[in-house]
This record gives sequence, C-alpha cells and structure tokens, in this order.
Amino acid sequence: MATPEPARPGFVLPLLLLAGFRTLIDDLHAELARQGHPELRPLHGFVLQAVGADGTTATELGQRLGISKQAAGKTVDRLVAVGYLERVDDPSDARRRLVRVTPRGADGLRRSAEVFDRLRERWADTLGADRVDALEDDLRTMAAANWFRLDVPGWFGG
Amino acid sequence: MATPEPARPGFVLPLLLLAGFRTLIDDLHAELARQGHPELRPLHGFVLQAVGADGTTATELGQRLGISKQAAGKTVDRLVAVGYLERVDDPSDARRRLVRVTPRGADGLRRSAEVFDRLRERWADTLGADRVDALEDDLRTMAAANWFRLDVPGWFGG
DNA sequence: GTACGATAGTCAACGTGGTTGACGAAATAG
DNA sequence: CTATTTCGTCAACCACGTTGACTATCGTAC
Repeated sequence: MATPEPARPGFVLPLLLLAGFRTLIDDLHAELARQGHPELRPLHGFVLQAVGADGTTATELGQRLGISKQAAGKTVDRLVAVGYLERVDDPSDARRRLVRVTPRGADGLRRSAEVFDRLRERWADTLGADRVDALEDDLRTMAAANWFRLDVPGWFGG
Repeated sequence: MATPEPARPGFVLPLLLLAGFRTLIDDLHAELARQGHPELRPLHGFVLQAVGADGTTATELGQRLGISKQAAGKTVDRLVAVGYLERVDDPSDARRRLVRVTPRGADGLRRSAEVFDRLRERWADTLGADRVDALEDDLRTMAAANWFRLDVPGWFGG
C-alpha cells in the first residue's frame, strides 16, 4: 500500500476544476439571461467566439473547435435559428457559405466578455488578485495542450 | 469604457479551468485504457463513484447526480452492458432494483483513485505542493455550491 | 477546353446523454 | 380495503457528436 488515504486525495482536484468552470459559466448565463439573452447556451458563447468578427465557414469552424464539419454545421444551424449567426454566400466561391455573427450575436459576445471580466474581479476580490493570477498561471502550465477544444458534450459523454 | 482591454481578460479563467479538468480526465483515461479499462468513459467513473460500495437504486442515483431517474437508468443500462454495474432485485421491496458495482467496476474505481492521486502528485511536483493545495482551497471557496452535479453533457450542450 | 482531384456543404443513419409525460406494479397510509 | 406514493420503464423528443456517401464547385494539369 503505497499511499493509504492521502490527505489530499487526487480525485477532488478535477471535481473542483469542473465545479469552478461550472460556477463561472452558470453565473455568466444567469446574468446573460437577465440582460436579454436567455437562449444562449454554454456552448454557444464559445462557438460565437470561434466564429469571430471576420466570419468563417462551417468547415473551418469545425477545425477551430476540434469537431467535424458536420457537427459544426449543425451547431451553426441552431445558432442561426435563434438569431446569433447568419449564413451568406461567398461571392468568390460558390461552394462556401460564410458564417457571420449577427448584431444580436455580437451583443451577446460583448456582454459575455464584460460579465466574465466582472466575474474574474469577483474572484480577485474574494481570493486576492495574486491568487487568481497564480491560479491561471498554474493551469496554463499544466494544461498547455488542451487549450481550445470545445467538443465537451461528446468528449465527456461519448 | 470602463475596462478597455484588461490585462487579464476574464474569459480565459473558465477556459483554463476546463482545460485543467480535461487534461486530468484525459490523462486518467489514457492510463486506465492501458490498465485494461478502455471502455470506461469520463462520465462512467463519476457514476461508479456515485453508486458507491453499498449500491443504490436508479432513482437515488439520479438524485445524487442531479439528473432524472430515467437518465440515470439509461446510464446504468450502458454500464451494465460493459460489465461495470449489475442490477439485482431487492428482496425487501419488489419495486426496487438495486444497482451494484461489479468486481470489474470496483477494479476500475480503485485504479482511478490511484491514477488521480498520481496525477495530483505530478501537479505538485511541477507547481509545488503548496500551490496545488492553494488551488484546491481557492476553488473550494469559489465553487462551494456546484460540488457534485454530473449532468455535464446536457448542461453544457442543452 | 476538358478531365480530374481536392474542397465545401449537406443528407442520412447512428450513438450517447439529457428531458418530459405516461403508466403498471408494489409499498404504504388511512 | 382503498387511496396515495414511489420505483422502474417505455416512448417520444432534443442537443451534440460521429462516420459515410453524395453533389456542386474550384483549381490544376494536360
């Protein structure tokens, strides 16, 4: 028995990371719902972010998100349906359909950034700014690779 | 313009928390696959943990996991199919079907705990034990509430 | 200028995980 | 004994992911 009952069992660390993530995302969406964006799901903000100001194609979006072009296309469909994205034909290439953030989408994106900033300030108020900085630095050290993969539902489930 | 371009934008914090979580879970399952448990999905470990040594019912499992009894039942079905859980009739109540961890499930659970401990040690080696302790403490402070809700796919997607 | 390979998007089928609603069987309360 | 509650399951549905196949278009090579 190498380590019988460690004082800090390893399994709590992932749970705390998940709980921290979830707390931030839940707080964000509670606030977004209050500000007129109740349809925005956790995934959607990341997708909007990945589309970016310049727009993309479904295929490229899939590559950015680490998912298939088909999955990206379906997600775009849903965001188009709720008015956050739009598709326009690319005049220079009839195969491509540009995906662009609508004004409403841009509004949601801007508010998301603001709320995230405010939430981080709240963490800094409670924990101390240095602790939050250290937390980010440490996570950056340990999680270098998986920096932007958003296939969470399929990954976790599977 | 209250905060134009903050030095530490708020939106990276959740991404880092997610990336940290994901790194740990991916490392865990890579190791579990090596140790003879390739079928175990990220969700499954948490479900096994929630079933516990004494067993439960699907309804109670749903409550523990924060999902419906139907969803819990389906997940149990899948874990039964891969041999990690079993259902037995409750002799004292013909409505209930006890869900129990099989020996194979217990093996997976034991190995998971070991791997998580080892991964935490790796973090402590890289960051310093005090930093990891502080990270956990800080997260416990900020994420007190959502301590154990595992409806991740549905929550994140939705 | 035509033929061909690569690329963009879509359709279809499927798996996993979640939801709600309805229902039968069994326990429990009156 | 009847009424209510509880457990489990079935059925239908949605969100998100996958792979495979197919069309249309682009670009290149001949």
